[in-house]
Amino acid sequence: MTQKDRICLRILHAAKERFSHYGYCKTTMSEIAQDCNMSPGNLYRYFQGKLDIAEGIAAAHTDKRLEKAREIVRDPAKPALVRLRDFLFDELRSTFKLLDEDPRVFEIAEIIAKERPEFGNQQLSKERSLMSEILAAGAANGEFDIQDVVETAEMIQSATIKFRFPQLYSQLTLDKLEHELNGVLKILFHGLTCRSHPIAVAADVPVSPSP
Amino acid sequence: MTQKDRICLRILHAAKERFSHYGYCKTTMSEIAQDCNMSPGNLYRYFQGKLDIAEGIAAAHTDKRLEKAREIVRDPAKPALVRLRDFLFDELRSTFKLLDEDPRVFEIAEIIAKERPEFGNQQLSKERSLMSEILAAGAANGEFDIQDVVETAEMIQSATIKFRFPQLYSQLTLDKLEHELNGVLKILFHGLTCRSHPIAVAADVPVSPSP
DNA sequence: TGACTGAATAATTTGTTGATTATTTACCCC
DNA sequence: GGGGTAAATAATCAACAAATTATTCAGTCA
Repeated sequence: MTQKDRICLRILHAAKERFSHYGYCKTTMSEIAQDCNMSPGNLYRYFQGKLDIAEGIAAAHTDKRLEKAREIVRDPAKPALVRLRDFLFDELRSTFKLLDEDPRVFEIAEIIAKERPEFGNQQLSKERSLMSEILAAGAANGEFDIQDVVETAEMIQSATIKFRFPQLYSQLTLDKLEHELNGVLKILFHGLTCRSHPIAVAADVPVSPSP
Repeated sequence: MTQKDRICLRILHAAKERFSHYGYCKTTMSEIAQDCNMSPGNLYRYFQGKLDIAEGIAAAHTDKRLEKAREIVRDPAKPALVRLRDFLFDELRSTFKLLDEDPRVFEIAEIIAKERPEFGNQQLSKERSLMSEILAAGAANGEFDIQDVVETAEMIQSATIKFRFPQLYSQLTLDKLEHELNGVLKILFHGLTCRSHPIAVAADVPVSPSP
């Protein structure tokens, strides 16, 4: 970790405190700079602008979450199908909670979604690579009947996009969303599993409860 | 058709002209009233407000489109699977074109989506009933392996929500969207079809071109 | 009584001005 | 040159009056 990285982290940390205390719009670059004992202008040596700091915080958050998910999801004890489903349910629940509990987080999500549509795609791409990994494992052990793992991950993500930023795309309750995700996955997995493989029945059992 | 209905239609027609000429925000209730040879106040005897007129136009549009789709989709010559897919592709293409070609239509769509989230759900519900119809036909002739037709329609809609208001949820091109819809449906249909039924292979053939 | 008007009211938008704030730039220090 | 400052500039925001527009309502007409 270079010196520059360390300062970036300091800025991100200070900004995160401010944002989650007072909200994105209500905190000024000067305040963030003060908290880091530097001048406002100096912030621009580390971030292109205010919105990029917010992006940095968001990216760090999903990176951390995905890292944790990666551990769980690599557990070879569970069938790939179950791991994939648990992963998608976990994503739904944790983002829902995150946006639901804190209006200041929601504010940032809304602004980034509006001003930086590309950012959302980058996050989706990160998720997709984890999904591809699970799919590949499932294809290798005969659970799934898949030609192109990357393409399939793309399609599963496309079919479950509604559950990615729940409050941004619909007004549904978490219960309703979980019900729908369950139903969608039931069909998708039925379509993906090798009928001859015994794990196919797992598509019908209820999802694992959140930890 | 009652006298009242006739006047409603006249108002809708006049408003549609204005909206598509000058945009929703730029047209005033007075102008619509003038075009109908009535006073502004009188409009409120037929519609609750300006936004309700816009809703009326939108509802009429989808009703017309769904009616046409219903004819095509009831054609028993095609397998249910093909009919369902053609329907979904047609929806994607026609809404995409509609929103893409005319910024004034897009303006209305955005405003309704924001101010009247329930309206979108009503339209979805209309679409769902047509989908249920196709699914029921497919279940009856042994193409599909479905327990609950209504629930399944809900899940298919959920998995394809991204293609419903394409420009509102993503920035993708029509080509990319069509590619994704095709991929999603391939998996979904693979999950829904009876493996024993010969039509299952249709899930792999390219979608019918638009008329 | 039902269809309508037009003035009254309430909400929203527009235009303007003076802060604030984000961002850039010219410069300093080690 | 890396790391920083502080003043200059450019955007954006808040406030508030003026004007426009949406909506309501008392009252007219057939």
